[in-house]
Amino acid sequence: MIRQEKLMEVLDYIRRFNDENGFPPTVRDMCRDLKIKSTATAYDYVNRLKEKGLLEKAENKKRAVVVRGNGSVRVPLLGVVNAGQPILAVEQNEGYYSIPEAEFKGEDLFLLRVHGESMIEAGICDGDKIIVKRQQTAENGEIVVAMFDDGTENGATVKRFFKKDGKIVLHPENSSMDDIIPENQASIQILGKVIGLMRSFR
Amino acid sequence: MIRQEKLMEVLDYIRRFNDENGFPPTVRDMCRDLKIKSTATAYDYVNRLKEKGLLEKAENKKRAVVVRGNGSVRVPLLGVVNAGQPILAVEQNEGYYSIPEAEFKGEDLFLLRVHGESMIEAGICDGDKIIVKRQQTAENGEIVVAMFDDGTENGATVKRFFKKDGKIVLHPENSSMDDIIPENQASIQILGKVIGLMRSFR
DNA sequence: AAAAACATAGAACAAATGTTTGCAATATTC
DNA sequence: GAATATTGCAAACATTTGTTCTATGTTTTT
Repeated sequence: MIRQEKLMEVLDYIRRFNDENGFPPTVRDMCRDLKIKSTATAYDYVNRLKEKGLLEKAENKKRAVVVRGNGSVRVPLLGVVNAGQPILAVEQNEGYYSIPEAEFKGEDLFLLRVHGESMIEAGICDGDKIIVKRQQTAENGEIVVAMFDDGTENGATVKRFFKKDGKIVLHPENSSMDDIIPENQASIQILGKVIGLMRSFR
Repeated sequence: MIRQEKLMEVLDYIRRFNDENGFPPTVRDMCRDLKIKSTATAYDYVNRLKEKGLLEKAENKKRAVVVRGNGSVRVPLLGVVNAGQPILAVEQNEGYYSIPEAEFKGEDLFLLRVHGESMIEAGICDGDKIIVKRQQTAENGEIVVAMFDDGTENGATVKRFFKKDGKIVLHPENSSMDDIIPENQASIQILGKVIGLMRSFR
């Protein structure tokens, strides 16, 4: 079973090559860099890795090997939440970010930059980028991004979601702030559930 | 300047193709999906994008176009910090994660899973993964990962770094905990500076 | 030790794909 | 509107690169 190590070395090489170059290696690249003497050997390695399900490979295509899950998913940053004007049109995003897919496997995700201190006690700080899974409903206790229209108080906010006495309560995790129970309950719209966050100390 | 749009469409296509398939498209892929009638045309587009510096391309290589900066950097998760046994050998990592390079451009980065509540008031919670830039020194007020050996109290911790009266002070951001001023100052070793974090609510 | 299974090499082949060339269509300039 | 430049097309060509074949060495099994 010593050969197993060689296989893993190849797998790792493919991953690294892809990271560094932006495209996958050819069998000849592997030969050169891994001191393999024959393209047939490298070809064999790749096929064995494929059989083990450790990578995908399209037959007959050039440079078409891909290590399963390169580990990231691209997600759009849609805007700022909990301040003045909230989310803009979907297409006017501020760019895409890559986040680790291992953690965030949802289908329809987006990012929002948080403004304000209303969730500070849940560890969500001003400037954080929250990862939101788009959905229209929420369970009790989940942190959500919600929109409502209550005269002056309107826009999108991040709050913990509760349903109390048939009414939706948006609870800030900040002991100096009060729960929000929108008058116009019908106007409340859940945009999604917060499933993660990223922060950059700078 | 209407053609500019077509170019951008191609650029976007290449990006998307790469994201979806894990490897770049060929000129023929572009023709099929973008309704371009000739490979020479697609070839032209790619070269023009290259001249504008919007993508890189290796001559004569197959599928060797790459849109500058796919937006992510791979970083190893090295272990757990601030609990029992801390960081293991570098090679025994728990896998790699992709983080957005736009935010975290440092050279030598790694991740650590945080255990404990000692930095809760800085918004760093139990279970968070912190992004650490490897360096041996620190400035006053920076959050660092440090190791020291003080008899019973030893291991790696995340703390805010201060230097007071010539002594290094490791300050927990938790009002119920006291500053740590290791007796054996010589044993203090800065492993890196915390430059970001990721959290997954699950 | 022979047999069988496996791993690797070297070379040749075939398919995929980048590149060039010449021409037609379209837009731009004068 | 003619001249000129730009853009796009089709087909041929050239290179890269996946794949196959056969031989040889190496390990495992009988």
